Amino acid sequence: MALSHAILALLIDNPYSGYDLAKDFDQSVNFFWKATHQQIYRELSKLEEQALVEVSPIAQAGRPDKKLYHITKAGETFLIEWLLQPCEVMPIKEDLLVKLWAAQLIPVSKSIEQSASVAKIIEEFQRHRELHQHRLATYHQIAREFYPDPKRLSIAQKYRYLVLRRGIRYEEDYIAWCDEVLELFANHPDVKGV
Amino acid sequence: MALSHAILALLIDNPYSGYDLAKDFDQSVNFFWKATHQQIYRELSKLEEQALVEVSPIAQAGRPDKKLYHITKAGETFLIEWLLQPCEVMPIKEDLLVKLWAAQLIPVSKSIEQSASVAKIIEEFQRHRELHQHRLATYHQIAREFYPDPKRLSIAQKYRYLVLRRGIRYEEDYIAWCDEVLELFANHPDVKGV
DNA sequence: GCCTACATGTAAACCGTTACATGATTAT
DNA sequence: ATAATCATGTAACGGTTTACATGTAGGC
Repeated sequence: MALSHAILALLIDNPYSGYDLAKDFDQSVNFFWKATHQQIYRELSKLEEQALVEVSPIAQAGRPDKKLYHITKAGETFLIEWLLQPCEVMPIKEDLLVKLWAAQLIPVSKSIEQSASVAKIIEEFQRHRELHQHRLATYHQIAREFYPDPKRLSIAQKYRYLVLRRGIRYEEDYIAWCDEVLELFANHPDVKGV
Repeated sequence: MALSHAILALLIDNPYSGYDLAKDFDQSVNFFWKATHQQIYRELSKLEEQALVEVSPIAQAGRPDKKLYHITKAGETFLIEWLLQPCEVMPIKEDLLVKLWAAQLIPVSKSIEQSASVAKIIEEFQRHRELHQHRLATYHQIAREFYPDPKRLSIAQKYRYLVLRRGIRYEEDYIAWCDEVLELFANHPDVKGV
């Protein structure tokens, strides 16, 4: 149950609407958290009840009102207390790895349908490689824009930069692993010519 | 909803009891899935209803009966169909990254209490580095035991080896990132001497 | 005319976690 | 004696996902 903390962490610098939080979790900070808009709206209501955030409604011409959420002093205290507590290692749940584990069910032979199955697996790895490359490109762009000179950062900026570094490293490593897998499919004698 | 697929994937080679599945998800294949024993028991019942697995009860002296689950032909078909479908990139939810993102709330100064807070964060990163190193050691041991000669593997073994490779790469990369973070704390002028 | 973006929400279904429950065996 | 391991399960709660729901503005 750390969605509340992830939301509060984003609110440290700027007030956010639920909508904007959903966008950021989906695009710019997806290297550390993920949440749907419904989760976010519910969580914001709870945080408001607990006085960890405050709302200022912003009227907008021809649009629904925007509710801008600010973190409160109590919210900051709550966050600091949490971040001094130990936490667990994140569990991994990777569909793609389950697929590779089970891939031996696909017989490798010369018949067309079966070759088509292997081809589908290869395509899936190529597709995931591209998805990760796309993410990596986004992170590199954020790095260029916000941290052009990583050696000259204040400690506060450095923290954020290191979070982004984790995203960059993760995607680079994932891509390199996809290449290991694709190399197998390209070179293994049993699959050759599929 | 891929717990069912992860269970079926493990059942490809050997029949398992719920208890044994829980142990494997917790220890030997935690680089691709995680589940509690309650989840597993519920999921096995569902899979049995759908005839994707079958049970053979094994009487044991002085112990509750063991229920050994086997995958059925229908189960294999179900798995193959699933693994030919495209899947999403796994969402990342990392408490440790949220903490680092919010770490700027901890003031860096000379007072004892505040230095203690920074020290707690450093300890947390050291602790996580150790946890990941421990996992890495486990994976290396599995590699030595099951894949002593990675160049001479059948294609089926190679799939499994590449899944393990992902676990190894992930932990190595995570440890290297922890080192980047710890280096900051060791060298940054604002934190020096804490 | 249709799709996307903006902006918020409800309801239901499903998944995951924690607590409770049982009962024998083996190790300390 | 006490705790850990083996082995399975129920019940309740909480978190997550998906579908449904509404309504404006702007681009193609």
